Amino acid sequence: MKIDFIPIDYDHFEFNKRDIIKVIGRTDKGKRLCLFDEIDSFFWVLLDKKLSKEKIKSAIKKIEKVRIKEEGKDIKAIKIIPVEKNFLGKPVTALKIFTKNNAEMKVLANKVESENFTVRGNDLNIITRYIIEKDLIPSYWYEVEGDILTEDSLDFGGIQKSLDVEFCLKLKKTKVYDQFEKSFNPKAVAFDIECDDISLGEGEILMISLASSEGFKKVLTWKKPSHGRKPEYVEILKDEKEMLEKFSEYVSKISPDFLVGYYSDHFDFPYIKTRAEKLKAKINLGIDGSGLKLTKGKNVAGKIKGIVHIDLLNFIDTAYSQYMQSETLSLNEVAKEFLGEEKVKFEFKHSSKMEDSEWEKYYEYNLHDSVLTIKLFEKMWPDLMEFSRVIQEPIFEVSRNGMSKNVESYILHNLKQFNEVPEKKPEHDELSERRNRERYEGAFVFEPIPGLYENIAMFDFTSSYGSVIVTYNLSKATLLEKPEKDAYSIETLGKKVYFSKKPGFLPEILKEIISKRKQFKKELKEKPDAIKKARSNAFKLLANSYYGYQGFFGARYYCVEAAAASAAFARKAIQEVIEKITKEKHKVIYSDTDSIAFLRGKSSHEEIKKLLEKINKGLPGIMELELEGFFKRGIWVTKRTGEIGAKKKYALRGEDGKLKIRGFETVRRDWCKLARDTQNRVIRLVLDEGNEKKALEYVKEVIKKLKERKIDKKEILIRTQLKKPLSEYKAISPHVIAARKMIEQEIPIAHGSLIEYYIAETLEKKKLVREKVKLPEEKGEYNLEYYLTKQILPSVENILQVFNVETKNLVEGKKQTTLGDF
DNA sequence: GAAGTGGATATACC
DNA sequence: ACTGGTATATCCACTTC
Repeated sequence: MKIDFIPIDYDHFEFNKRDIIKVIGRTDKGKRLCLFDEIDSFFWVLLDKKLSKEKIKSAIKKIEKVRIKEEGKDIKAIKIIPVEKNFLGKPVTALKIFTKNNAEMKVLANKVESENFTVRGNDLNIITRYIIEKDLIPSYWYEVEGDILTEDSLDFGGIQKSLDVEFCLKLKKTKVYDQFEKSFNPKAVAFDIECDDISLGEGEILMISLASSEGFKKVLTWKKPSHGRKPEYVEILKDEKEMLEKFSEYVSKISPDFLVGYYSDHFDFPYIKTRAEKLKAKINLGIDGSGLKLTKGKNVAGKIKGIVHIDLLNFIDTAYSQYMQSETLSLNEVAKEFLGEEKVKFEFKHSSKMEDSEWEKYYEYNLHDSVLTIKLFEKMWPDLMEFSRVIQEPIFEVSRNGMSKNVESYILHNLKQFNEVPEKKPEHDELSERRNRERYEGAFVFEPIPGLYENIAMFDFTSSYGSVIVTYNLSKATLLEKPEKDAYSIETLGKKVYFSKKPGFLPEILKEIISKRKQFKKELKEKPDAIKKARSNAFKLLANSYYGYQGFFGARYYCVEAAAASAAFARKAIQEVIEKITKEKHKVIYSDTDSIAFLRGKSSHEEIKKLLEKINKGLPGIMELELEGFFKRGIWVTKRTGEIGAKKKYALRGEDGKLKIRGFETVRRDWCKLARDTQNRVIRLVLDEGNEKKALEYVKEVIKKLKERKIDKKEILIRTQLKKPLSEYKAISPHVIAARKMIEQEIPIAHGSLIEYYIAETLEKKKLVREKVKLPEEKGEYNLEYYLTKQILPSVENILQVFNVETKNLVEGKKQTTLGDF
């Protein structure tokens, strides 16, 4: 039979010692379908290209003789074929060595490697290999053809009987549809739990909420107010165990493609798993009746067979966080930014101390978290789907992997067109060697002259490093061992490095990424839609991560020379542009990595655009400069120490009215709100009027209020992230003290928490800031001197200094407010 | 015990 | 450890006088 199908989840099992891949997805009629497909297992042995036929034959013979006999197993190659392949761009004769199955392949490959053969391809994930071999890419629509596996079919040992899907198909043929022909709205359900104790499985789960894409909403609990009244969406069960089983029952009934949580890999999922095991509650959500699983390894992930568990937090981190305004990735802030909606406000207390009247609010709070999560999922679905399509890995993977892994997956899935054998993952020794390498020189940053400037234009390179890599063909495979005349070369790492001019596969792959990004960006502009936007963004992220990937120690295609040369060529390129702009009589005032700000002077927009065109004509390869924008005014300040201009710190008012603030305390979350807001106001006043008087008046007002102790406590709270376990801190800074206090008071601190505190007046004179730390709830007066001299003044003095306003006199009389005032 | 300096730490920029 | 390097700034830890 033929049917339209979209692959979502991949799994595999062994039957009769053969690997069978199960692909779970939906048909266009919304039915769940499982495809069964057999896959061959093989790895590569690389031989020298110049080897004679006899030598190749003898290598084959030698490998044929390799056998591993253990525990009744007899592992050996079942077929060996010599194939002409490329490895790192060079032709090689490769032996394709087939084994019975994946497990045997791994064992045999290791044994063959130990006999001094160069082995490759044995470290690919079996699902990745399947997708490459069979071209059945996740999240694309296919017309699939195959035989229905009837109840009594024994083709795969009758396993289809135990699968909770509409039907199973033994796959014969597939035909892919055009990516934009069909949309797909997945079934998804979000979940969230509430507990008294946040340490995994320590306490009981009080309630679980569910919210589905189809409008299903439910709170399951076994806790209730004494009067027994409850909202209609709440279902009260006998005990925790029954609640867990009910959860499983509801999810099964919904039969979703995705089970979505927020931070659920590290909390909700393992918590439910632990409690279910302890209480012997049956949670058989897997399509084969299996339970909740946690993946092994350092990064735990919750897994259910046939239902893709997604922890949205992970995906937000890799796909969005760099463009976001939110200062944390908490559900509350993220929902605010993406949905314009916040969490239900609720003050936690232990369930044993919960008043009757408070339960309803608690239920509502719990439900709303799931509602926000499902809404976020729907908002992010186009990106999840496009990431998966572009990178060609299942959504479970792309939603969890960082960009380096995603870049690598993209590369692996695109090797076929270059007939390339995949490079191996670095092993232990190699890893530590790479990690300990010396750092190479990175980007160029222009030292600005502090001041207020008018009529500024800014250019920047499109995909700067990416276009450098493509233009100069920088990669592991194109790096030349010896100097060559006709090659790209540059001085870096204390030597001259050379790269071949013959296009290498890695830069070629990147070239395609950049051109696709351009194409989709253009199409998006012409006819916007969410899918195109997502696709364009996926390519953009890939292009931007390619440089970092080549310098990342964990990369298969790691190459410091390529990474260092990328930075060196980029420095050269930007400096040449700075020279050109200067020659055109425009004063360059700032530049960082790939952008240049300069004074437009009396030149019109058109003239600046012409200048841009002129510069672009002279740029090599695919390098391209674009107009970032025109700005009315901008301010650059000195460093706090010394007279020289501070880098990475400036503020601009665009001609379009938009404010662009970089590096200032305003944008730093570890400064108190008062200092940030004051600075922000000062920047605005200065940029809008070009006049410091109002700004100065404003600062005086703030200081007056501060001295009169009229400032609200929440304005002076300082938030600092705890980035490692408390015991590992060598320097005991204020936020460490605050965290210690929290632990004393049994306030839970999650990994990576933002610690809030303020600096208070103390009875005795204390020298260190940390000795004056108090938690927000702790009674006390804010330390006037600290907030004046360490928060407010530092935040505005460099800005006012530009106008020769001395700020020292602003704090006069600060001493009157020490001990005597209390 | 004050002053100076380097280290540890957090955060931002691109 | 989960892309890279560049940069500012604070506060602690330690040395020196």
